[in-house]
Amino acid sequence: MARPREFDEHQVIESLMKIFWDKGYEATTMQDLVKASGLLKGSLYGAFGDKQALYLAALKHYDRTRIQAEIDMFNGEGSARQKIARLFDNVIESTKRGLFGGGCLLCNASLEKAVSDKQVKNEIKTTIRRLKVAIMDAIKVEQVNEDQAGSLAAFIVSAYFGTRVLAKGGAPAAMIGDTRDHCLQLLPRARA
Amino acid sequence: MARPREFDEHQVIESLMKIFWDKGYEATTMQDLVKASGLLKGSLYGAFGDKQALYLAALKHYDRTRIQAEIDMFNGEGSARQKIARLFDNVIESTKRGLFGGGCLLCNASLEKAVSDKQVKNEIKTTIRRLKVAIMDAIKVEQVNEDQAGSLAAFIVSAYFGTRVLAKGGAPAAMIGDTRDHCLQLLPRARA
DNA sequence: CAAGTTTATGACCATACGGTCAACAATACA
DNA sequence: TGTATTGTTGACCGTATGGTCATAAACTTG
Repeated sequence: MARPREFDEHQVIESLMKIFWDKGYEATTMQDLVKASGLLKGSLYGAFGDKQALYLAALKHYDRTRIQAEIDMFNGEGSARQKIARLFDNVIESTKRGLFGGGCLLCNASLEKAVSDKQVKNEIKTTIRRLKVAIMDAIKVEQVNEDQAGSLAAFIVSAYFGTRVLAKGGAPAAMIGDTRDHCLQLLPRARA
Repeated sequence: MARPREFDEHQVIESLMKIFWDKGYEATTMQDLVKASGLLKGSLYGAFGDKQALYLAALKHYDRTRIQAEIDMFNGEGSARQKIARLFDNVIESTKRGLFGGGCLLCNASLEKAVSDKQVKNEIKTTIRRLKVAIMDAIKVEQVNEDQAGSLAAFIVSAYFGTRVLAKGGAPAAMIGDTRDHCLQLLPRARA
């Protein structure tokens, strides 16, 4: 190594991610990224590559932070009911606080870039699978049948993504709560 | 009136809509629209207005055709179970056939921040409400409690939108079927 | 046919876009 | 200290973008 980097890579990617999260891929300009990261264009290209590569890095960062946080939550303490309720409550919370319009970068990427970018599509598929598995494992604890747990988890991911769309589309917040409540109805009753 | 239009407005809007549906707002260029519509830029601007106006017109057209088709289906013959199953089966079908990546223009518009133009947002909210009401009415026939029907409809819209995200994100098709099946579980059993 | 009105055409424009590069700076190592 | 290597800088580039406009064409009406 010769001259050392003058920036913190995690911090830079975090800021890039937030821009993409907020504005989407196409609407984000290199100038936006330059401004948000504090780096200059040349450094950005030198360190990460072109715009597509920046987006992919941002998406991976989203996986390793935001999605992982949900997965950790599912792997942690509590009943499956509590965990799933919390998944949806997080949507309600971020919507109330106006964070990224209540949206989710993973969903945004699915609709904007998954079709046109195979690397993005693969990243998305992997992340969805990881999330689904975490939910499934949390359900399995209370639900004997393994197939049932898998399809229930798939269903919950669907409903979760749907609330992200509704939130950003400006639908009434009550629809998210309604969705949460009906998802919980499908779980086995709490025991003990 | 003086010189008559040389194009069919419905046909032109249909072609514009398909481009936006396929590529999204930002990724669609005026040249794309010119090519798809067969009109020249000047005519497009003269007849509809700027790019945002074209998008709004496309979204309204989507509402009046694609969404209306689903609403008509819900207002038509059959049990609520059948109708809701069909809603999801349509997603599976369009995914299999590769139509617009299995996506839905209404969902795409909800997540595209750059189009956070207030008119677009209002159009989205109105359309979501219309769809929800149609589902609710179909459920009410078999479900006495009105509040219950409303929240169930909200939940089904969420799940439906979620499958649109999953489809475009390249998730396994089985997840959509799983989602459909679990939604049906929440409906009262078919009678007679 | 003449005047008036709307539509069609395509050349044109300013700008913003993603991306590059040569020069310079800061370090490691010999 | 000198050389090699990597990081930083900002000017620069070709192009594609959304949008405009003067002119010509197609009609209606008197």
